[in-house]
Amino acid sequence: MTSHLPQPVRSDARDNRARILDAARAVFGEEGLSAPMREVARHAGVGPATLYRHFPTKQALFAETFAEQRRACHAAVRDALTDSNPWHGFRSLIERICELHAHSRGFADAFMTAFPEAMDFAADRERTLHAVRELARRAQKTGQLRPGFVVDDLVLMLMAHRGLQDTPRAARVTASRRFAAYMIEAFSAAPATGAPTPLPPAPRLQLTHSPSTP
Amino acid sequence: MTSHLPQPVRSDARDNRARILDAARAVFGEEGLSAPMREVARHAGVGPATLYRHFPTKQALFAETFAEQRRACHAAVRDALTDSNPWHGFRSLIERICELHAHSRGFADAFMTAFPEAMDFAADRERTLHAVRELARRAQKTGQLRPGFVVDDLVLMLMAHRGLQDTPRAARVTASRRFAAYMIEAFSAAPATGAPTPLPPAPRLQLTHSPSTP
DNA sequence: AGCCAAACGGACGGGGGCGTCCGTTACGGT
DNA sequence: ACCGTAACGGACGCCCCCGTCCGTTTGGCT
Repeated sequence: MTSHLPQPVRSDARDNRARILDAARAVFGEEGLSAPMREVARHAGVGPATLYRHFPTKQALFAETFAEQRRACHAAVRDALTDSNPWHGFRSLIERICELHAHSRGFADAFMTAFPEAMDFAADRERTLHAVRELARRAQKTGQLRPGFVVDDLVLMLMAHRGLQDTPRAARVTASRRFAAYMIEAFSAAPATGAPTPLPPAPRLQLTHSPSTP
Repeated sequence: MTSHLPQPVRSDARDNRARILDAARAVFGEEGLSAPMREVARHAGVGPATLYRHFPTKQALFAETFAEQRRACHAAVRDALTDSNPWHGFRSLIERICELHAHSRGFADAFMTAFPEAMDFAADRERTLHAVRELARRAQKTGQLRPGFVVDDLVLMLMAHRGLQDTPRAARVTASRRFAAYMIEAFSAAPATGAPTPLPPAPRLQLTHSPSTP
């Protein structure tokens, strides 16, 4: 175990690093991972070189930028597993993950994308999926989660959820909530006979402008 | 009405135009709209200039490339409207559109993206949405489509469906079918009490490699 | 106050994609 | 067979973006 002696870090460096991370969260959260590094640098009030000194590559910046959201995801899974009602835990998990993905546009991409190896997302993912598998098993036992469900279905829906992210922020979270509600409806074994579950408000969606129009 | 006298079109030009469209369908279908024009040109065995002479801009090429799929979509809507069972028509519509979107990777983007104005997608869209609204009204009257449903929900799901397209072709159509099934499940008012609807096979999804890794 | 190293940032090189120019090719009508 | 013209395609300019280099600034310790 390497004991880091508190190598004197210059204050401006530490400040800039923090400002860069804030800027990255804002920019990538609003414009997605395709936002130029220069935009982050401008937003942080530093030069490109400074940005690259702190984070040698764009992916390195991604990893640090979304560390917090990753922790939030872990927490959501943990909470879902410890919920005394598995089906309620399962539903809450879906809602929380969708909310997280909807609030920063880049995070869903970072989360659902297998990066070359920079991040240890892979390991993460394996453990997480295992946990969800267990949760699903329990929720199926109560008869509330439909029997045909497999964890890949959640992955499927989360990948689909990414399709909502090319949408203005305001509509995005509303759309995301409605999508989550439909997802839960689709996964549930048998909606209350007669009265269907009420849904959150429907978003007024407008089409994307524009995927390849420089 | 301008009567086009059959301006003598040289045979090689007509051949090349056809080859370019075939190439465009193949390339954009497999790699998405972000595929370089040069790739289409190479695949068609022509130079870039020839491509641009036939289609002055990338969007113009899009418009022609997906004309056939657009007609297929119109046909699907028409069929759905004339189905004697509105709910069956509605479900078939969803399945057919998803199938179309899954089979060529670029089409979904072209379909769900509001292009600056090149295509008359906007008009299309308005008429189509109106038709679907009517269909939904009928399906709700039979009590099989859930009361809360609004057409924007279909748009929502179709936008989400785009998220599945960064997936290898084989998995893509399987994933798409399963997604369509879940969508229908979510939209249906009350699945057969007791026995949930069986689903198509679940795809084995692998994560995307990679959105911004040149 | 003075010094030194760490940190900064403007400018640069490399790569890729879109759309265009102009010299060359080859179709097709005579 | 010939010739005019439409069509072709390699090469070019332009722009955007990633990542790097080097001269300059500035924090912090003595």
